[in-house]
Amino acid sequence: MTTKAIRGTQDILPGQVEIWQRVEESARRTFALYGFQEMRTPIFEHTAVFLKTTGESTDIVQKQMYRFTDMGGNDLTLRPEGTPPVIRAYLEHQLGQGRSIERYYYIGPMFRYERPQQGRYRQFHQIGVEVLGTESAHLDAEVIEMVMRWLRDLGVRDLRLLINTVADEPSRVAYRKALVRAQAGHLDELCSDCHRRHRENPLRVFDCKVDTCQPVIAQLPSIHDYLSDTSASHFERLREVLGSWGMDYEIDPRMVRGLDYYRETVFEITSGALGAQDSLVGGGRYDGLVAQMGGREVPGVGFAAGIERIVLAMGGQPEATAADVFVVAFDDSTVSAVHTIVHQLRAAGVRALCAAYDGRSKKAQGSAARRSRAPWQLVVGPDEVQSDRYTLRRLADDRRLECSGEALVSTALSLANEPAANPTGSESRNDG
RNA sequence: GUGAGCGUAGCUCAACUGGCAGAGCACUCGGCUGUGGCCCGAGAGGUUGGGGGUUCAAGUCCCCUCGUUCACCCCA
Repeated sequence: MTTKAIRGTQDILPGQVEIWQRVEESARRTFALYGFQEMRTPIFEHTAVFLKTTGESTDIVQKQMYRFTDMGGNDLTLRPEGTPPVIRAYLEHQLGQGRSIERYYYIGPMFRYERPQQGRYRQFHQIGVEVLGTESAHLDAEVIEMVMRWLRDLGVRDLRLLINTVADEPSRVAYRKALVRAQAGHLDELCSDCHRRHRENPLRVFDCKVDTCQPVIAQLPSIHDYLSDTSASHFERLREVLGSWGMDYEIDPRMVRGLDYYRETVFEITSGALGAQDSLVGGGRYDGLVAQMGGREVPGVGFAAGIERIVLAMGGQPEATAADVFVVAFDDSTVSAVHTIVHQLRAAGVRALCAAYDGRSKKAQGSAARRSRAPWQLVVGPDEVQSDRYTLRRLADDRRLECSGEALVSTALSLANEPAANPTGSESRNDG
């Protein structure tokens, strides 16, 4: 079957795409308020870009990359996440001069070879943000507040903000040692997955959901008992700022993010409206990443948000309308009048449609009108043409407005701009 | 990569222990109606995801495969 999208990919059809546009436009508008500018990078890079940043030990690098060799023999990879390309571009174009603070956002597809399920796809889409050039916890708070505002504005349901710290290197070394020691004493009480985690990444034991492991997990030491002075004060300052802005959040002392480069602050935003894949946004601080790619020591903080999951968490949205006014020809004698009116409406900025083609009956035109979900209808018959009196009718409540042919365009224009008339379809035109 | 469930018309789903593939909605045409939702009549729409096997006979049973859903793993 060749007429089928590749596994883990999907078409976003009219009716659904308007919701995506709303999510994207809302992000652009919100992020612009905070001084962010868009950056667009290629969707593939030299594989080394991801090996050196995302981290060789991560699942992404080990088993999820769409990696291929092009005809020139280059080792390339479809980007599995957005941060490495942004850092690469930042270095290539020497964007951070002096002590400047750079704020970028990106929107686009990412690719990971995984088993698809609800909210998880092989080609998925992220809106992400990166701030480069400051280690101030104030920026951690700023991006968190920004993304929360954006999601709230979109009407995403059941939002939950979780924050934690993965601390600096000395703290992590000390903590990891303590953790391994604590786990080692209870290995016989832990499941097989936990044994593996204990060997490979002891922090991940915290993610275990097996009941019998919980008593042990509950008694494991917390990273918060091993924070260096700098890590402790960084996290404390973040909490102060979030608190002073009245932000609700929870500290999840066991949260660990899956990318190797995170330092200090990590955070996650989930929605209770989703299933197992409930993470809408993941982010954190990545001081040291730029240096790791060969640049100066430039600290950074950012996040990535999954558009598919946000759309899911927004729940059922009203179907977009294809037009504001649908014009129906009463009979063959008025077909050309209908096309003239449609032409004039469009020229004035009113989204207008008709179906007076191929000799379609009045009834067929009416069906097309219904399918278009156009709120207003205008029937043009011999009587209207002769008397020069036209009636715009709203189907929802049978509201009727009568006017002359001359006033038709201006009347329709004012109706089309009534916000209630059209929830999603004409947002861009009304932006002003 | 692991485990389980499910694939029948555009959509939602039927078809008793194997026995002529159906309904509702949607769609097209016609009737009624100076306005698109109501009513009446007609029509179109399928290789039952694909391949193989058992059988007189397979949507139904068996094997393989693809897709999808849920969970694990992991993450957005």
